[in-house]
Amino acid sequence: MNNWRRTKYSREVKPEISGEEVTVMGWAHEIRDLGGIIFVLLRDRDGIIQITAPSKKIDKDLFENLRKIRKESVIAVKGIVQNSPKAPGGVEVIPHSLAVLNEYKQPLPLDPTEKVRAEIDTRLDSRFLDLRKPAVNAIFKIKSRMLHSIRLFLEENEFLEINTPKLVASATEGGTELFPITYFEREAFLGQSPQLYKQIMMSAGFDRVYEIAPIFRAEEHDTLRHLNEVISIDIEASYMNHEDVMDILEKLVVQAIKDVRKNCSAQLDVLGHELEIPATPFERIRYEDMIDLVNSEGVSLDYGEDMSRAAEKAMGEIMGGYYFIIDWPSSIKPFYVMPDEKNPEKSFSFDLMYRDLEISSGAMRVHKHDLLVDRIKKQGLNVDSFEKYLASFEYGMPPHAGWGLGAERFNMSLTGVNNIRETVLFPRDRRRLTP
RNA sequence: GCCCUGGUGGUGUAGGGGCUAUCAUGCGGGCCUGUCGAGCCUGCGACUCGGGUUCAAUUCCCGGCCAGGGCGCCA
Repeated sequence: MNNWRRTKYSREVKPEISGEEVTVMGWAHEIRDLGGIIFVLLRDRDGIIQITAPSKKIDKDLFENLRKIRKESVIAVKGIVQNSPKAPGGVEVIPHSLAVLNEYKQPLPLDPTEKVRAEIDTRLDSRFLDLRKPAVNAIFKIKSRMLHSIRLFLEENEFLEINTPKLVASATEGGTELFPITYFEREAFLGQSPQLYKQIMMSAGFDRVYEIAPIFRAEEHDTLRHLNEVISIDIEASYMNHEDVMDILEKLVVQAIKDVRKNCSAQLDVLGHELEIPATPFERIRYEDMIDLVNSEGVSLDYGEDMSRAAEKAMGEIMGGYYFIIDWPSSIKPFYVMPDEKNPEKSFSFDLMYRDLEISSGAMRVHKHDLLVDRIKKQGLNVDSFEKYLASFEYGMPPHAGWGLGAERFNMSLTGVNNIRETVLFPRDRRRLTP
């Protein structure tokens, strides 16, 4: 780097520092050679700054070297900041020295200036280049802010961050398929959810915990909203019921939206996404009313069934925005979900929806050991394999509740993208395991 | 896993039983002192794989692989 160090990011080169010498570093986004004047657009993490080289004002060798720069080479430029009404943003850099730090190999596997769009498959194969595009990396700047905001919110509300194992012994929770792996001389699995560990932490006296970590599901789904590895934002809290944790979830969602709006307006602009702050409280639709609503739209769904895709779409049309579906039948919820004592057919459970997309589900949990054993049996699961989990319920387990929020699905609602693959740097789906 | 659609230069596309396979972008060369999707001239670069039908297949048929969309699965 010739002992050069960056002195300014592109976004810091503003008219106020006109006349100052700066060193900028980044990629050659575009080169426009007009013969007697050359414009090089230098792109770094946050934006683009124009390097303007009029032949009469700069050294002849430098001019020739600027002419030879090729797209996506890594360059460093030293020069003087100059205001100009003709320059993008009203400011440009007149170079006096150039270092080409690394050259490019041609042809590029896709076009980072997006003059020709590429398909998602092509883009993911060359993700490093794809991510250089402002409209792509904006999604991840928003995701970063979203996660930061969520951590701040949970810490402010006395939640402790925990880490639970992702290597687990058995496929005991039921429901989803797990990825089997080899654990020395035994078989093990990649964790589908931190659920049982979060609950054990309630017995351990941590009172309020959260975890933001990957979960793995070996389903062969092939849709715009499923992946085999995603980030789950999970909480569990003692001495709370389902309504208490719904309130927390609702506040967290609104705070994250406000925070992204405030701190990521440039990224939202690049994405062309208008992010509205939803009114609270979110509407609560009872499961049985959801059935009626969906039926009235001509979509058949019987009581006791989980939502079909058609039902989700119908609800998305009717409701828009964020809303809860509450009071799910106990029969289609996991064993650890608390039945309503007055009517055990129903449960103290909820899903948070954004239009037609389920982004979170949660519930008050069963904290009574015998009821839990009963529910495990009723769901056809093997009680013995829950021995270590169940033990934590026999020595003073407080009542508790919690939820899991899909980080990528929430991010989809913040950015307006319609393919979950867009929201993961290196997504893992049915076919893709690289890069 | 099922259904539908597709696979043509690096990228994104048009087309089509035999002809120099279209266009944009890109890349190479040339011109150009205010570009900002720069412009103009010029050159380079492609029919997914296997089998079948046919005098002839990139084109039609079958299968594989891969992709896009939809559904299912997804406590």
